[in-house]
Amino acid sequence: MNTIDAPDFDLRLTLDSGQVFRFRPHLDGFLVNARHRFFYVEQRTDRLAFDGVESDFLVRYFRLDDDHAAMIRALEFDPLVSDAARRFRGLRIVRQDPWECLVTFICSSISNIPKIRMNVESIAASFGDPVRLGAERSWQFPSPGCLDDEGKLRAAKVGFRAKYLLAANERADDAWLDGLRGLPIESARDALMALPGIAEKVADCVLLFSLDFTDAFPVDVWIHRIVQRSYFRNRSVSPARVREWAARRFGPLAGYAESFLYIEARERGSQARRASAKGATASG
DNA sequence: ATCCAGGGGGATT
DNA sequence: AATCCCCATGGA
Repeated sequence: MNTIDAPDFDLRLTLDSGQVFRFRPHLDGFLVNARHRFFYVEQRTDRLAFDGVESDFLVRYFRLDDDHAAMIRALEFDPLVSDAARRFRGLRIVRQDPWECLVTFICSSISNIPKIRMNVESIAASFGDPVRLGAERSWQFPSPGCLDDEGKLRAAKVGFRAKYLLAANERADDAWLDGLRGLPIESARDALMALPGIAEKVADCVLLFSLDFTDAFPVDVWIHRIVQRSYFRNRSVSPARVREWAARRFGPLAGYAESFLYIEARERGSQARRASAKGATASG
């Protein structure tokens, strides 16, 4: 098995942060699907051991060429983000395949992580070619143009999103998506939002997780909550205003700020749930 | 402005 | 075991 340097990188944290959905624990690491690739990767302190993939791909995919330490230093002006960045050091933004990311986040609207995982696995299984790594078997993610069967999409339990996936399949391809990289973020976002089933939040996820717009700041319910509470004295602010606020405050690091705030908010949420469950059985 | 499309999972009753 | 609530798009 080959290895590469991966300083300031936490594999489990990154895979588990709601950016990617096609991976599963295996041996001491993970089996990961990324478009047509199917590979094994395992963290050994400051290195990654891997099989079934090129090291160049891993560097690009996990953005190991980003200067993580410099990014964390640049966020020090914000105590909340900076504290989360210290506690969750090594959480990276991934650089996914844009088409797979687009399909995944169309599935994500008004849904949740376990269901999104089930949707994309099911789509890969019914539209994708088989792929194997040693004895392990999986399916490649289908290419643009292949998601042309509404019945099979419905069978993947995507529900009302089936028609959005059909439209994306008609109107998006690899070249068009790659072409968005060179645009100003507003233009790229507008281009994605011209597709049905894609509003601001989903567009920002595609921009951040696949098209190198590290200034994108997807506002989901967790981000919305923690930003309102921590920066707007708990006053209600629209998602659009939260997005604009983040762009001004964090600039090109907004995406990284969001990743740290997101897992901070998730952790607080699960703590709050545990506390209230405990409080219900105790005296209060 | 409100409701619903479709659906799994967790919490609550 | 049945029933709410969550999720954050678009159309009626």
